[in-house]
Amino acid sequence: MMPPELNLRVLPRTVQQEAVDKLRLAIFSGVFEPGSRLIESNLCLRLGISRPSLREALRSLAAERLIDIVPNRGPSIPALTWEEVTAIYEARELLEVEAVGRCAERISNEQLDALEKSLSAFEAAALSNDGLARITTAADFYSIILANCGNPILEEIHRGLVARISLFRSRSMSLKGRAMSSLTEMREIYEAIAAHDEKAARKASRKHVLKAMAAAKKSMPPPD
Amino acid sequence: MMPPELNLRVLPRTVQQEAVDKLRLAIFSGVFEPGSRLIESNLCLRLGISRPSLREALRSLAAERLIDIVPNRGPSIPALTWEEVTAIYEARELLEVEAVGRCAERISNEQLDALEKSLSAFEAAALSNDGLARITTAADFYSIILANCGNPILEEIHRGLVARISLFRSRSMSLKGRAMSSLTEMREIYEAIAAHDEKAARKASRKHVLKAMAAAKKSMPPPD
DNA sequence: ATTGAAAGAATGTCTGACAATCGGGTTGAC
DNA sequence: GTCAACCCGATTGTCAGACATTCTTTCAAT
Repeated sequence: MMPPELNLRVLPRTVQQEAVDKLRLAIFSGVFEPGSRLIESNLCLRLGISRPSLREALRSLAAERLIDIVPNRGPSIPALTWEEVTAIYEARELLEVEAVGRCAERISNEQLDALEKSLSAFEAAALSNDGLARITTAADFYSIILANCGNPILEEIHRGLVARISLFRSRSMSLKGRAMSSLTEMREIYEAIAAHDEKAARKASRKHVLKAMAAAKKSMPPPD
Repeated sequence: MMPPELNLRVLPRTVQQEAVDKLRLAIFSGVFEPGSRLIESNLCLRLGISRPSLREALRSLAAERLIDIVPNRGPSIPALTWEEVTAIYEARELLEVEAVGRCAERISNEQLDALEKSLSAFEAAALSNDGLARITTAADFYSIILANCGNPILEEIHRGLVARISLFRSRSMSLKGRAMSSLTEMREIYEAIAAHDEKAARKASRKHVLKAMAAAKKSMPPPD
């Protein structure tokens, strides 16, 4: 039998959505220089879509805060300041610690297995030199935690925050040293969750986010 | 002299932005039935703008989660379920408690005065029968707190969350009883902040959000 | 060097059009 | 009468093209 709450609707992918996804991915991977302007006509050509469709996609990204749009000057990649990055990491800490704590209390054995697997995958990526794999496997790890915290809103907000600092994350994750520290910290989180020890899980999670913030800031221009 | 960090840029208001603001306001005030579809051609006529501009505005609202857009079926007002409302209030609690706690530690005397004034304004609204005034004055109160928590990201996320449950808030705030309880709870928060007592402020804030959630849920269909 | 004007580039906005899709109602078969 | 298939109007997805407005840059003049 089929669980009735399962959503079976297949969402047709529109041109506009494809454009949002592709642009998001491009921004993540640092195709555009922070602070640089995005020219509509260029993007239309590169994406092979019309200007109205592109502009709809840009409005979506602007609402996600992945690009800035200034009237009469058009869209640009935000150049995050030291203060903004700090604020984002602080918010991420608040949400992620809470999610990890909740997750420790309620995760199923099945999902725990999946979490362990994703940790192994990250370990493999950390040992290799595949920077992209490190990012994606780490994202899987968080994703499982956030999906099991019992609150989809926390998950949604967390995803948005991590997206906005993805550039700094990929920079620091490209350093093998940082990847290995991350691995240790994430294993600590996993152990605490597996033991259903909420307090330890929160503590490990807080430590992890703070270290990630410190690592990210090393790749930033100093705050004057 | 002029403080150099002050942003003097005047943002020209575009048709698209006007549309977003007007639609947001309309959604807040319950002009559209939850679950009802929004027909593009209708909205174009009512707003007096073209379809491309409207569609850009709709994409913005969709990214804010104020409307749903299903491909080939267009935009509609989300009909929030019991679970979603719970999740939003839980997230709001997490953020608001943190913001209130931080605010208690760092607010300036000047801003404290402003906070007191906004509390008085809410008191007047609570005693009157002006439901709209209750919402706006209460929003001012939170806004001052969130603006003084030292983290603009928390402010931004909180605003988004409150927007999504504005319908339920306006329903419960239209009840004089709920407005008077809110007043008591908010006064408690204010007193704790004025005393720079972070712990008491957090406690009062948590109580306030939990009571608001309970009040909101009374105006909802039961969770099956 | 500062100011001012002019040219070029890019955005904001609209009109109009057409194909694809969805929802509902009608028809027809059993 | 029930159920299925079918068809049609309504609505959305997408594009092309156009034009006024605004920004940026260049260049000349004071």
